Amino acid sequence: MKKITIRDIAKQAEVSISTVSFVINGKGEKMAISPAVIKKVQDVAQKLQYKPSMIASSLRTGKTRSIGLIVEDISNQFFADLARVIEDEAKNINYRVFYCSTGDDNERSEELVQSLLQANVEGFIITPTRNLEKTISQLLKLQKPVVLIDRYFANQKVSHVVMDNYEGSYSAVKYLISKGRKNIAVVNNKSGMVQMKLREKGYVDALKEEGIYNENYTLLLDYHINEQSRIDAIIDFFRQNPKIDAVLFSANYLGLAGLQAFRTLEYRIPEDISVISFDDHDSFKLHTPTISVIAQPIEDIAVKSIQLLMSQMSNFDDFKIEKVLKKGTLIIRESI
Amino acid sequence: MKKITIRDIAKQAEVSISTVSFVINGKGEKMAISPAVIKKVQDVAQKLQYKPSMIASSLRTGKTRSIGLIVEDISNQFFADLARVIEDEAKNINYRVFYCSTGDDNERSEELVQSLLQANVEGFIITPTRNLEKTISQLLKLQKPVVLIDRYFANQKVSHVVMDNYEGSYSAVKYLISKGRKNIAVVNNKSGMVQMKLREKGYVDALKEEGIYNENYTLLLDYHINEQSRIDAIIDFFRQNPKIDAVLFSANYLGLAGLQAFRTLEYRIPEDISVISFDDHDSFKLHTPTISVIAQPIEDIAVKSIQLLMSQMSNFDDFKIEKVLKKGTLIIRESI
DNA sequence: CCATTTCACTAAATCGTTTTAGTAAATATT
DNA sequence: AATATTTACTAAAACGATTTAGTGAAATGG
Repeated sequence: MKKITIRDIAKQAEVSISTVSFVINGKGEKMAISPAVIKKVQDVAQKLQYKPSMIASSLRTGKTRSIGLIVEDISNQFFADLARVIEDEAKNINYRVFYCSTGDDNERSEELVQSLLQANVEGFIITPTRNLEKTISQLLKLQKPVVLIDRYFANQKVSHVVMDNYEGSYSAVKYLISKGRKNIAVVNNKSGMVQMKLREKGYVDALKEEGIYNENYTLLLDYHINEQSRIDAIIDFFRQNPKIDAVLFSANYLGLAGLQAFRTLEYRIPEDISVISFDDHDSFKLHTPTISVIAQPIEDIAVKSIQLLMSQMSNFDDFKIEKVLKKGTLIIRESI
Repeated sequence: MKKITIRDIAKQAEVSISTVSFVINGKGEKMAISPAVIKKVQDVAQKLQYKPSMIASSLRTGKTRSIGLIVEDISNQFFADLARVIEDEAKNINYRVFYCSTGDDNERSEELVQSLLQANVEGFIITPTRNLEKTISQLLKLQKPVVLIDRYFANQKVSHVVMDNYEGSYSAVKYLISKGRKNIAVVNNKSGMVQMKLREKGYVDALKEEGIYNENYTLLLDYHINEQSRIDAIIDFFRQNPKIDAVLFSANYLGLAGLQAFRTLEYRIPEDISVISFDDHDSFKLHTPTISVIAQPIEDIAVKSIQLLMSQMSNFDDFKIEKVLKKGTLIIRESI
């Protein structure tokens, strides 16, 4: 049951391997191969169930028809959904996606980039960690197409597509205010990356406009602590600030921890506290009560980022850097 | 910034490319290359930041140091967790994992197998769809190592590692009975695959032993209907069987749909109905009340399946087929 | 001191494609 | 009819590694 190659077809069809290659790649016409020969080659290929070796072809052409997708955590539903859509989009244009998670670890991120580089992927879609800026510059120097998603570096000239985080939290907070809430808190992580900063800024600005911003109502948590520590920290925070009557969680895993904290605290939602979280999640739909969210435009982000990547791949020297903001969707459920 | 190859090193170090290859692959010693030359080659490689092309090396050796992982749905938390552990295990032995989802679609599964075959993966870990038996036989005929997980074909000689589904549902149902429940239902899917059959059989046997099995208390749903249809079907079923006082869901997505149904039905858990589901999930921990589950031994399954795969890869002609059953864990929460 | 081994390397074939530069025969041009 | 062009292919050189079969020099043996 040996592997059958282009050579076997050439022999059986009694033509040269060049001819076979042209036919297989649909260049038969262009190379003026006669219809009869084209047919014969195709038939033989069919009969022998020929599958081209993409390894050999990659070696020759330098193309792998694959892209690398580096996300923060593939087991987080937001990234899983994103990956799924990106993979589907890629398949449409006959590309394969290699995905992997950084776990927000910078060293691991660099390793992943190196390993994808070694696998010769043709482009990168990355949710960068805080210190990945130089690594990304390196990729650009190597002429590798890169698109950042979810976050970016303000001073780096790289295409990116992210949600309009500022607008998302600004309008969420405004909505809370419109419902009569006055003591609105935010729970964020400490990463300091731009997307998190913007979520915070939207929150702050919305409150300042109404003159009800209170700087004690911000809780910043470390990304790398475990879930129980997160819950404990949130419990502490709310115990110390009993007047808070609404809260915005800046990421789904923060919201999930928050809900567990409220259970311990025996807060009733929305009577005691209104809740809204970034990123939709099965649990938010299922929770009693259901939780309002600012849902990311996952499909839009996926489609646009593949599109930007492709435009770079087809013409690296002369594509325009695009910085794309996609609006999120405020989904109001029972928690407000 | 061109790619640097083994040739460049050979030139700089003033040795042949064979010598470089031996040194790079740690065969310098064995090939009687002098320490001085070894050092020189290594230094040059280091200086030029040489990264071997795995494509060229794959072409020559036929090895890719990669395995294919085909799951049902990577966005299902169970499979996502499984994939994560498998990837970590693989990385430990310097293998790379390509993962993809079948969506329980047989045609897609076959395509995926072909595409992984074409990518020359060295082994397969697969959660097969119903009709994948011949495809898998083909893989074996091609001398490709295969391990099935989560389910398998009773009559096929392939290694597999699955949870002890029978025991899982048997003991879950016994537990429900011990808590005084008498009208216990099961919600399963129609796939008819062995793992689902066993879950049902454990349920049936446990009830028959007590003489309280009622064949009307089984609801079978199609995998491919959307979530709302699932919820509606469950609502219908419980409306028609108002005496049911406990239910076993055979998969996490069924449990999730069930919980939404109960919300519509305004059933109180566990007062009106006790609930237990296969496969743990964030939402089950977070639900009010928290939901009891039969948790799969994800880590065990992942580790064992990689191990079986490796044993096949290192010696395809003389490995033993192993059929491994791993016990699940009954996690009792508030829903009973 | 010549034959044999060992030592320290190297040449060249190979993996399966793609693609450029030909080539011989058929056709068109003048 | 002689030359130019077109048609329908093919030969052979890459791509970047691995590995087998050498090779010339030094070491050893008798």
